[in-house]
Order: sequence, then C-alpha cells, then structure tokens
Amino acid sequence: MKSFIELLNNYAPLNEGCIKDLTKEITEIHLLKDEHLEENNKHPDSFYFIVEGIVRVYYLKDGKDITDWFASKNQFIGPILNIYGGKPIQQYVQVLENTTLLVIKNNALEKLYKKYHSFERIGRLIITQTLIQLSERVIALQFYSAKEKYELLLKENPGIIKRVALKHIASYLGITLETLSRVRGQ
Amino acid sequence: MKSFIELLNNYAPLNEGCIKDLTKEITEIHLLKDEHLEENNKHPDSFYFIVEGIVRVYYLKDGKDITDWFASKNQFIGPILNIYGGKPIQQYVQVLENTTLLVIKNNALEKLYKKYHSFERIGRLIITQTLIQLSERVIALQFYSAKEKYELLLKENPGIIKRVALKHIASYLGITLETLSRVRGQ
DNA sequence: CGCCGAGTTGAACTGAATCAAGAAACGTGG
DNA sequence: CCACGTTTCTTGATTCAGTTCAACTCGGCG
Repeated sequence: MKSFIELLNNYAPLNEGCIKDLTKEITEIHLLKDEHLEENNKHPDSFYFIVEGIVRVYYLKDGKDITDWFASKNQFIGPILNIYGGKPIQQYVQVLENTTLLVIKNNALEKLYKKYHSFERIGRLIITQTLIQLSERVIALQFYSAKEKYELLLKENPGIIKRVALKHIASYLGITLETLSRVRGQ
Repeated sequence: MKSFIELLNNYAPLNEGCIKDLTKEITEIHLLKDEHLEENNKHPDSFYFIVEGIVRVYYLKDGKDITDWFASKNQFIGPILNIYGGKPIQQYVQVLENTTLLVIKNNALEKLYKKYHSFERIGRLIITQTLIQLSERVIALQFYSAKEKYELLLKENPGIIKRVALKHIASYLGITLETLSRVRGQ
C-alpha cells in the first residue's frame, strides 16, 4: 500500500486529502495460483495494482485462449477495453502465482479524477506510458520474426519465462506454441 | 478553430479562461500537398489538430518508409513517441493533400495541463481513446490476414483509399505493396 | 503405476515476402 | 498537347517463415 502511494507520487505529487480519499477506496485482495478475478463475466469495473505476484489478462478468440498482457509486481492492470471488429472483447484476469492486489472500483476512480487535479494527471501519465509500450508492440508485431519477438520479451521481461506457461507466452507473442518451442531450441 | 474548441468541449467542459489561454497558444498553418511539417529532424515538440486535409505520420526502418498513422479532418496528431528496440524513433509528418492544421507547442500544452484541471482531463480522455484504437490494431496485426486487415481499414476509414498512395496503405497495414495489390484484385 | 497436461519434434502445407519485369498514371518541359 | 521520364501499381515465379496436424516425450500427481 505504501509502495503504491509512493509509486503514484513519482508521477505527480498527491496531497494529503487525496491520499486519504484514495486509501479509503482501496481494498487489498489475495488470490492463489490459477484463480481468476471474480469479476469475470461482468463488464470490467475495477482497476488493479499488483503488490506481489503475476497475472495475465486474456480473452477468447474463436474459442482459443489468447494472452493479451502480463503484469507483475508494481504494475497496473486497467480495463483496457480491447476492440475486435468494432466490438469490445470480454477480458479475463487469471493469477499465475499467489498474488496480492490492490483494487479500486472504476466509479471511485472517476470520482477521484474529478475531485483531484493531481490524480487526474497521474491517470493521464500512466495511460500515456501504456500507450508508448503498446506502440512498441505494434512495431514488434509488424516487423519482428518469431525469434526476434521472443528475444525482445526475454530482454524486457527476463523473469517471465520461468513463471509463465509457454503456451501463454506464445499467444502473447502472436505465434504458435510449436513455433515458440522451435525458437527456444535455438 | 471553433470546431476544435467544440470538439474538446465534448470531452469535458472548458471554462472561459482556459479557452482564452488555449486560443492564445494556438497557431494555424497551411501546408500544400507533399510538404512536411518543418519540425522534422527535430525532437517532436508540438501537438496538431487537423482542420481540413489529410496527413500521415511515418518513420524510417532500415531505410524503408513506414507509415505509422493517418489522420484527417477533426483528428489529432500527437508526438506518440514510438519505441523500437528500446529507442525512440524519429518520426516525420507529411501532408498528403493541401491541409490546414492547428499547432500547439508541447510546453504550452504542459502549462495548460497544469493550470486547468478540465484540460488535463481532456488530455487523459483523448489518450485513452488513442490507446483503445491502438489495442484494436494489435489484435488486427496478430490475427488478421492481409485481406482482413485491408477490409478492416476500408470499413473504418472508407475515404482513405482514394486519397492516399497504396504504398502508404501497405506499410501501414504491415504488408507489401505487391500483396496489397493482389488483395485488391480480389 | 498410469494418466494427463505441457512441451517437443517431424512432415506437409500455405500465406505472404521477395525478386523481377512490365503496365499505367502523372507531371514537366518543349 | 504531346513526348519522355519518373513514380506508382500490377502480375508472375520462386522462396520462406510459420501454421497445422500428428505423433511422441517428459514430469507431476492422483
């Protein structure tokens, strides 16, 4: 919780009142390996911060499980509304290790945005950061070979390989499990 | 100019003082077909709004000209810092038709963000919108065939085909000009 | 011990890239 | 308004990275 506030403070200074209001709206939850956030099958209505552990965000495409995003310690998961053919995709969040999360409801988030300018600023900065990350991914998908995409992931997120099943890595990279296996065999 | 303010107001209501300050910082420029924004070769330091016309944002990858984004009437172009292998990519903006743009310097933008909460909010909302668009593109790149990507573009931006050279469409879609040509021949 | 999910390996297939050549459209100057 | 060169687009033949399908291996767990 402290580390969360600290992290936000790095984006922009938060005043006491805002921290107080924010703290009131946050709840901490613990999930065990392979559990899902219980909000599945609902419209996503919360924002999460990962205190410890690792999760993946995924969706179903033609019945196949596609990993959209990994997040681990000190990272955020927001309801990044994914769109497919003009329609929002139902997204799910699965915990890949025992994980501690902070949760805040979207409507509480909206209220804080409205009430505190500095909080709105932090929201803007975090989203901007996410946008930049995503833009790198677009380039990777457009030009990198399977091997290059795997190596980029290794470079940017070295720990992930040991913690996450390869099938999830494969779908995240947009390649098949078989191709990933061959790439890894050098 | 009016349409610009109106458009912003749709995101969040701006007060008089903010509109006044904003207006002071905006300059209108006119560019002819094929001209470039003169800020090329510099670090991008402005934000644009397209009043009329169409532009493309592109970068060079291994000497090849890759279109990253199209923008036309009533759309924004920000310095969406693209990253490639961890390094920011120099981006260029070329006008594809005679075009009228509004320009605001980044540092003026930052001042307005700081001064007006409602302006910061608009910034957050516009970036969020961009993020959603980009997330759709990630899915398209991961799963769509060349034909499907082309059809998606046709559906979402029907006018663009007649206004933009096919080679730019091709590099935007992440396919070769030859493949695009074949796809178009049904 | 035997099952089951996860990962590996192999062979055939395919969508798109590449390379190459030609056609069509465009603009500029005579 | 036409001739010429440049740029843009099309078409064809070949190649290749990655998919698909299928069989097999490995490790954990009831």
